[in-house]
Amino acid sequence: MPDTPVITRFAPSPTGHLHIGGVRTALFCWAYARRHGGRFVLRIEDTDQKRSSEDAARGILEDLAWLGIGWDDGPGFEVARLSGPDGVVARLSEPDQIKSSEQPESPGSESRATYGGDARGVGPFYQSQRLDMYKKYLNRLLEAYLAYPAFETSEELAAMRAEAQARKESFCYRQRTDYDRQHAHAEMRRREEAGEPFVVRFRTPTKPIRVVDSVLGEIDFDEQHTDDFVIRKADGYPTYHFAVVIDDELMGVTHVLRGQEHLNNTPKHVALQQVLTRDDGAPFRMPVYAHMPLIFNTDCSKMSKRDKDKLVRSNCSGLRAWPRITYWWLATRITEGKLTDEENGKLKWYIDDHFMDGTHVELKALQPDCLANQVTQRPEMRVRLAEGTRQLVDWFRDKSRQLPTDALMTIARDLSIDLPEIDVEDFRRSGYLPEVLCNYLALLGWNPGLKNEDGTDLERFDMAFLCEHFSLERIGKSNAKFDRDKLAAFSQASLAAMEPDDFPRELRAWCKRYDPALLDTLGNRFDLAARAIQPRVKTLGQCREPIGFVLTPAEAIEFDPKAVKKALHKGDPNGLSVLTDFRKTLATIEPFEPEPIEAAVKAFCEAREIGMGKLAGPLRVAITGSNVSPGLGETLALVGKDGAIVRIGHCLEECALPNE
RNA sequence: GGCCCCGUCGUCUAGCCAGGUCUAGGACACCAGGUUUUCAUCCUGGUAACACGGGUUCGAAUCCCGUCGGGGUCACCA
Repeated sequence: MPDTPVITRFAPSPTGHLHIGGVRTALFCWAYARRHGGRFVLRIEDTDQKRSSEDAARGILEDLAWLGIGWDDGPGFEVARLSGPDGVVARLSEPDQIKSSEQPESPGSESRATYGGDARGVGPFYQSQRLDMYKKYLNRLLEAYLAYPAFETSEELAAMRAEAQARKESFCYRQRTDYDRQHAHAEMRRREEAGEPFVVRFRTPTKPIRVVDSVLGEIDFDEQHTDDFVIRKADGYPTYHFAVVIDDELMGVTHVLRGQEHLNNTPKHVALQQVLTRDDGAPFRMPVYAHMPLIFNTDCSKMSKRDKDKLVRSNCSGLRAWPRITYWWLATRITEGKLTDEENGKLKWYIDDHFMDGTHVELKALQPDCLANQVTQRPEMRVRLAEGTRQLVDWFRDKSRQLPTDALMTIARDLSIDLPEIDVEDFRRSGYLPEVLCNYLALLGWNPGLKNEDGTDLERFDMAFLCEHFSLERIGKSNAKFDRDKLAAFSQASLAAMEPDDFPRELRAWCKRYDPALLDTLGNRFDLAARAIQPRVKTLGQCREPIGFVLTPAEAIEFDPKAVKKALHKGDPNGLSVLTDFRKTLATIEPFEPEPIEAAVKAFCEAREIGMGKLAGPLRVAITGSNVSPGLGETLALVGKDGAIVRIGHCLEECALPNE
């Protein structure tokens, strides 16, 4: 085995953003290849013409690149890189700089890296571009009578299934006993020429198949349960089972790491490998298999892309917000040829009228075409309105439908609910660092089995460590639940441990993508704010929380009555008088930065022989309205000297003792 | 339902393959103290698990069998 280089692959189907379970698969494949000095292949399995999209494929490449999981062979992709140990691709800091190209460009400057390419000449890496290869192998199987054309319609198959179920048997397609090969091939040729559909099925050999799995051990499957599965679909594309076996062989894949949901597919793949031969006559080889446990939600449900829709949908039932949601949805679907004011008025009226009792029952009664007709005379707008309404109604009725992410996010905000993070993009938006996500995910189903010096288990590690230590032997067998609290704890520790320069840079990059308004508002106070934020957040996405007072204008500060009473009204001297006294000192602090401010506060308290708390409390209330804030120096510096004086003045007026 | 996989604290796990050192270790969460100008940190301590029943053995979390429980899969999706 040491003679053959390790080649692993990650083969996602481009039907959406990269799912968190997919990330772990990719991560393990990547780490295993790195560990053994092999190659990591990225292949796009886009044989489902209905569901695959170019956008999704690109999204997945971006997701992987952001995570720092770089591929050796695969679609070319140029990324900006920071720094990183050899062999480990560093994380992207400026995501906007990602560029992709089908053919990789020559390696750029030090700050750029190119993923993918076809150094071994085993591409292309989109299955839709490999159709001729599948066809070649398909014909060989057909000629050898290891596969045969079949002509049942999906209706007929459904009927056969129903029949089997009625007999309480599991359906298992087998070649008809009266199958006439001659006739079938003639029919196939006729259909081919006429452009009519037909499928090709594999003649599953009648012998049991043993799968050797590095994680689960030896597993025997008896042939009774493997049917004559389809290998060529009616549209001429190969099925997953067929394409995966051919591509893995042709791309030299030696190790297949994938989720346990594929375990039952493995005998099919092995059966195919056993009869297929390469151009040079060499038989297909069986790769080393390693099936990994699945990842679930804390409530045991399967982590699904539909979870976000599910949550929003369940919050929509019997909800008063429906008119607003419906109106908002329709408004955003009408991006061009906007409605006139009159039409808009009608739309609002119509929606209000139909959602009077605020229940979704009314939504179901909403007739798309009727609404469109009521609102406008313009044909193109009628179409848009009707389509928009139909989409929303369909989404609500059909649990398998998904709304666009922007729509989901807006509705969720409207309803004050938090969307669960499912896709890589969700975690990125929430402000998790890619290496933290990878660290946590690596621990779900794998464990280095090492101890720290203090005797605790080694759990926190980086990508370089993973590349050095990852092994198949230490992959667990049982499914795991995704624990968001633990991820958050890892994230918080990681952010807190960042170098003083790194955190602002990382936060800035995040803001640039997800909260540019914050960047504008903070202006040159950004670094100062970052300093206050760093030790107080679990994720970058929480960055507004610790500095909320900065984002609120002085006159809009609401004073917490409890805090006012405790910090300003009680005690002798009371907070108000200490505050009045300190205001004069405040004006003299120069420069108005955290350290001098802290020093001035300290000196002030010592001079008057009062505890720090006697001044800190009142100051916090004055500046923030509450008794919770970042460090005093930072808090004051963030609002500026003038701002601080204004706020103290404002506070003194608003919070004067009632009996004075 | 058939087939397949799995079963250690609430969660992720170490220990299992090469039975004794396991009155089962760690992490996250939780609880209680302590440090700190509030918060967040940080420190100390605590609650908490071998699914159940049989075997094998001097001895079982570890090996075997059964029961129960959980999951996956049964597509012209991957």
